[in-house]
Amino acid sequence: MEAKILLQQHIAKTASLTEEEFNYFFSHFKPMSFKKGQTIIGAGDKVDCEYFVISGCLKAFFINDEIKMYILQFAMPTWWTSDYTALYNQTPATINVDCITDAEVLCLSNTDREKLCAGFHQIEHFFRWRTNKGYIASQKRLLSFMNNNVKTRYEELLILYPQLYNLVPKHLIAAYLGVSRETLSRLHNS
Amino acid sequence: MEAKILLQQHIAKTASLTEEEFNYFFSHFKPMSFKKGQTIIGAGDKVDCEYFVISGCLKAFFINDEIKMYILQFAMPTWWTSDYTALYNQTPATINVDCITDAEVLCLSNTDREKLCAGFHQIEHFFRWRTNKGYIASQKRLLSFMNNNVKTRYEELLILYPQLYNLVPKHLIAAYLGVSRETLSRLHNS
DNA sequence: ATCAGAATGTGATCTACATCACGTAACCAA
DNA sequence: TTGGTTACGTGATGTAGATCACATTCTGAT
Repeated sequence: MEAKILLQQHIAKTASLTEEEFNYFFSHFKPMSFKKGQTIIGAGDKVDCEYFVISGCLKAFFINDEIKMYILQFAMPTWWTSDYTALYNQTPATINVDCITDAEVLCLSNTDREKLCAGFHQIEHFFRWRTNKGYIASQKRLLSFMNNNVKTRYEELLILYPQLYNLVPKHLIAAYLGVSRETLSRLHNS
Repeated sequence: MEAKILLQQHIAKTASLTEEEFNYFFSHFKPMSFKKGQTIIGAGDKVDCEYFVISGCLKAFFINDEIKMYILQFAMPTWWTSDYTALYNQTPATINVDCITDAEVLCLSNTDREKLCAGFHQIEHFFRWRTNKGYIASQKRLLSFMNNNVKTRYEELLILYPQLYNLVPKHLIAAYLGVSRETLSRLHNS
């Protein structure tokens, strides 16, 4: 099974689990399929799970005043996503997650993650490492926001995710960069 | 000893260690004192440690083109700071850390942290939780950057750290907000 | 094949904030 | 006390990017 192997390879980079331990770990993940445009987490929802992407592309985004959208993350295969603030604090979602393309994900509940972390030191190690990577990436993006103009951030993005340019509409790239779609469009020519 | 109790209370919120375990944990921290203005990590340095603040106030910042400074974090008592990118990837520092006031810190090496995490599940749990908190805060700040104007970000900052207003010079607050000191000054009146 | 609604491009104008320039006040060290 | 550095305020002007407006192309559903 494709999904199982993808997850196994993903965690093997950081944690060593026996075949048996991994099977137990994997048994807590629920496979789910979504169509392009479907909502996985909507603002106001109770958030119980985080999602490991097997195929397709998701976006995690915030909507301001029902008007402006800011994308926090594009989630591609082997990426994790959720509204972590809502998930950890057990508060209603303020972040939305939906599907840019058809997508398959593995869903892991907060309760199960904590149970697995408590039961297996190596799993706790994996999740520490994963969150650490996310923290470092988030700091880097914050710095880029403060330090760079839109053009530079755009070029950084294309280097970081070359696939994205043809995969997602430009106005979503603009929403990730925190810029209007018009300004992004004008960057092409200049 | 003040520092020991502060650290003990700090980690007790998340992890349960026996007295003996905690003593062993604590034995890996090296107490250090710094004077106002002293540099703890300078750009280009090899970074071996992270720092737990006991007293005083540090800043972690990036300098662009030897001109502009952007503050990633003010570190107050019970906060942790370092250049985590450099620390985890064993690359030269790009972030500086120095002292806004006289400060006492506890220094923990990367090697010792990893040793302690590997040896004690509860310690690994603590560091996962801590990084998770940092990640959530960093995401929140990124969103605020994209979504809010300077005035709103300034008001958020004053709510988050009320002490800061009288503790640190205004141009450092401007550097945290990613705004010129002139603009920050003008916000007072409007 | 057709039509409606997205997605994209592009001009004209507006605005928040940066930058430059200068003055004054506060804080030190000799 | 004095002189030098740092902090802070404030006016004048410049500019990146937002917003508004409209045209064009693409796409997907019937």
